[in-house]
Amino acid sequence: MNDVPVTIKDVARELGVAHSTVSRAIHNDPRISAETRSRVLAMAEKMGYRPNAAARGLVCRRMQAIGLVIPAVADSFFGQITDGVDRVTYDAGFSLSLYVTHGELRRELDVLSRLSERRVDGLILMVRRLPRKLLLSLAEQPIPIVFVEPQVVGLGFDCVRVDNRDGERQAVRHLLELGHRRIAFISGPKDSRESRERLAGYREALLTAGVTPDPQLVLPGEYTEAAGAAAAQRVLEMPAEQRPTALVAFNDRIAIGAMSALQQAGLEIPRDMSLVGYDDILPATYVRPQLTTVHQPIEEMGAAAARLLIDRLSRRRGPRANRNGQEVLLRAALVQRQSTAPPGADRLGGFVGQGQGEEVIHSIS
Amino acid sequence: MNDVPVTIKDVARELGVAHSTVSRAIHNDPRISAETRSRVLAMAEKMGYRPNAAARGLVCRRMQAIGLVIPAVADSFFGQITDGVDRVTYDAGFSLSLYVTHGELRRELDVLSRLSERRVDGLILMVRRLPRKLLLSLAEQPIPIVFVEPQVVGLGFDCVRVDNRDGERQAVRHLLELGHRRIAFISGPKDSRESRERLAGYREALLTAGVTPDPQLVLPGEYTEAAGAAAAQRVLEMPAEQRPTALVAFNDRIAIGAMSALQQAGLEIPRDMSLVGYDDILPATYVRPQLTTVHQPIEEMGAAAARLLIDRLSRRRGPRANRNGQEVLLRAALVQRQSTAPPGADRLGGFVGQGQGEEVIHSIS
DNA sequence: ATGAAAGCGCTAACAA
DNA sequence: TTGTTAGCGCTTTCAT
Repeated sequence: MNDVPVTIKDVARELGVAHSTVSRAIHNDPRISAETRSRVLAMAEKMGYRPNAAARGLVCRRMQAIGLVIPAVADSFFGQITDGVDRVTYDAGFSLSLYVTHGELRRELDVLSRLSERRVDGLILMVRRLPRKLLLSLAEQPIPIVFVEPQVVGLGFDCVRVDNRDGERQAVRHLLELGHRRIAFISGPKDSRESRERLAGYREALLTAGVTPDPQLVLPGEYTEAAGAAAAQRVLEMPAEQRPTALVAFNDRIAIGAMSALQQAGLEIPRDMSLVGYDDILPATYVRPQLTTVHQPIEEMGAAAARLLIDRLSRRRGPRANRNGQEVLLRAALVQRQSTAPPGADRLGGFVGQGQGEEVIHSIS
Repeated sequence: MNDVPVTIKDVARELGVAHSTVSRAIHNDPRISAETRSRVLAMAEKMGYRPNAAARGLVCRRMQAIGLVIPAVADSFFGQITDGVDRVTYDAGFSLSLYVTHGELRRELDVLSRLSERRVDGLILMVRRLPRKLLLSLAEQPIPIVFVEPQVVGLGFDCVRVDNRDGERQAVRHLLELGHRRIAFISGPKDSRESRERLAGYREALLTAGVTPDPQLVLPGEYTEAAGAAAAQRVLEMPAEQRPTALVAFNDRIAIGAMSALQQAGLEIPRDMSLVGYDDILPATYVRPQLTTVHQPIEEMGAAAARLLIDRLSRRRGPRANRNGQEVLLRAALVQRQSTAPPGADRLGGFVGQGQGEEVIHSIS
């Protein structure tokens, strides 16, 4: 194989034409004669010519690459997001750069400061929480940025969101319909917008059903199984009359951790405690009982973000790259599996410990 | 914020120096005076100068980027590999491009053909099976390629491998020690080198223990839970006297699928069937009973590959980039959890259905 | 210690 | 329809 890469000039020389002719032929410039074009293309093919991305990027000011900024990859949720992004970017001929932040602000800032190295033409951003000030300066960037699940509503960025409030409402309604009244919420980090939205949905569903939310039943959490286990521990320590009969968790990892801890303590799920997750990550069906959870279209979230970005790249560039953003709003939907049942019942079909609730609640679509 | 990025020339003009001076100051060229250097650095900082990656890449012929070619991301195993790669590449100041192949040869070829676009300085490659011919041509490439888990021993590439044979041997030995004699192997794709190596370990362990391997007990598989479920189905259809008392699976996903199917059919694990996985992916502890499996240092595999690549990038370049490769060999180790027990016993401590085996087997370190 | 100038591989404006 | 030329932003000789 050739050692040194073939350039446009090599092809031109071989053919006795100007290198600009080769460039034009490659770009299907309409002014080039059909015959020349095919001669050029054939020779380029024969010599194994491939365009040099750096050179192209330098003059065109775009690298045909997009960046994905994400807290983790070895996490099913983010892995699926990445898959969705990749699918769309690959089909559109972009290459994909990965920036894993591990949720650290330092890393996030680092990525953003590298923005002007222009390695990528646009960014898909999943960050925990950026200082407002930074956010505003980001809006001025000439390169488009798409947020996934954001704190950025109203700032002009493109973004894709899922209706968290509605999703959690569905989860809680389901439990209410099963007859639960004491339902605890294991939250995510308090500074997370998603968590606040889901908490709002939880409270709303309770209030609608005439149940007064008990602040004691809102447990602090994080994103991990360990946080779920810790929260479960706290639940187990509650006096019997205070103890909830059902738990809704900010996400599946928390729910899975809680399930594990609860089972360890000898409880049987769902008989002794109902459990609802959020996300519907792949492992949600691994656990026993399989986790009832709120399904998010995870891959589609990534794909939608990528589409938004590529779409914008093909039109608006420069100073107004982050104005008048579109918002894609996706819906979440409850998936009933095996981790919920009426209080005291073995499975959904089992005996019902309490009545069906004081009032009719919307049926879940 | 500034609309158009600041260049080296802007900084130079502002300072009334030549742009080459700025370049030198930035690169800590020893010939530059300490004073000039600090003035330049300060001004660059003040103006928000960031080097343009494309321009640099064009003249230096390297992009400070490496590519990771991987079958999937939303798969715990590959996600962890990616994490390991990212950790090392990030620390070394490289950016990471992701190429997800979904195990399709088309995609793999596509990536390789883009090699000469020089977007990346080197490649970490995880592929199912490349035609020998292509492999050899790859070896001639001027850019270094590191294989993870390869079919490439002896071809000169850098590569990182795990001792599959030994790993599977440990798994089977464990089952033999528990008293199992009829042990089935659910394989991966037959053209996979890993699968063949693990199969060899399986047979070796059996033979060492004086058990004749039964070809009937080698079940075809794939990488997925579905394949595991299908294999389990086949096992369930076997007449009682032929049916194995334990299953070792090519990987955890298969084992998890099999566990699920077996439980669905009313078997209790490990009482009615012992189960051993391979990989020790995160979800291995999600299932009940928790999966006994062969732990691979997954993240470290990725990290080691990245180190190998970056190491090579800092020395050998050009035509001999893929000669005299180093091989990093990592070890796997059995992790006993809850999915294995003596035949007929509830847990490891339970009663033993059969004697402890005809001969002493190495203890497992 | 610094400036001037060439050139990396490519696209695009300007000529012809 | 094609050739010539001028950069893109940077590093790196070669002068000075």
